[in-house]
Amino acid sequence: MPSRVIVSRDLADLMRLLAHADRLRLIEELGQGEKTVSELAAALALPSTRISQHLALLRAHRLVAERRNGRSHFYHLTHPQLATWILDALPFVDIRNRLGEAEHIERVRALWSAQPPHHNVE
Amino acid sequence: MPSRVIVSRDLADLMRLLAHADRLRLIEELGQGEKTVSELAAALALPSTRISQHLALLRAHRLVAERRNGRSHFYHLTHPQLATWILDALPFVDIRNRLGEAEHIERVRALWSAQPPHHNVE
DNA sequence: CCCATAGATGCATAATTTTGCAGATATGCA
DNA sequence: TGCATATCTGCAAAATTATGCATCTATGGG
Repeated sequence: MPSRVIVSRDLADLMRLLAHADRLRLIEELGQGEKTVSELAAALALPSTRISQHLALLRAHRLVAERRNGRSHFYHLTHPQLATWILDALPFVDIRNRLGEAEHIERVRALWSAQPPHHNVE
Repeated sequence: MPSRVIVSRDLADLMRLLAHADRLRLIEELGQGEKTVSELAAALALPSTRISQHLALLRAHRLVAERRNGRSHFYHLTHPQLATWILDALPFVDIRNRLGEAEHIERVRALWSAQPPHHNVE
């Protein structure tokens, strides 16, 4: 089984992991630093069970790692560059029915990188 | 519906499109230039119907575009950088049960970028 | 006009994922 | 010890995707 095929499988696995809006938001959230499950649940406005399930997936593929302290589980990206690499894909998203492309990308990038004051900025 | 959510959806759509080994190989193949459906089918050793189906998907999301000449349909990436952006993800793939990480990544990158002599290199 | 070649499409079936919910665990505190 | 908090896991139902196959379209040649 040729190596290119193998590699493409690995990459596809990674992409599949990222092919979910919640998980992407999770990763971008973690791009700003360590966070607990409940902080993430609050930030994304999702049930913490769901967050937990997503994190389990990401953890299984070593995209995030856990650090426990008391009853809180702090999560962080194992490769912090992952968050920025993802944003680098913005030029490739299909922007039909969207405003000015370049400006749009800038706006979005700013949106993500901005430390959300509390998380009412969404 | 907050914009971050929207963007993460767009990005997730993109990732979902890339979350398939065949499509990734297709994109890397096209990263080397325009190719027809049958060339791609031969290179990936897959039925051309399947190639066609994948291309239809990629086309629908404007990742590739078509140019027809006679009965051949030539495909190319609308954003050639896409191919290299994908390879930039190699450091993030889960390499448990693999050899030396850094060297491995280099080897793989070389493998992809090498113009396959005929396509028996696979 | 007829045939062969190159691709595209439609569909039903099979394979994967996602989601919600109902328990498990584990930790800190009274 | 008993209880509440924080999180994890297992599972079945619902939603998405992928695949194979049959069919259809377009182009070029004779």
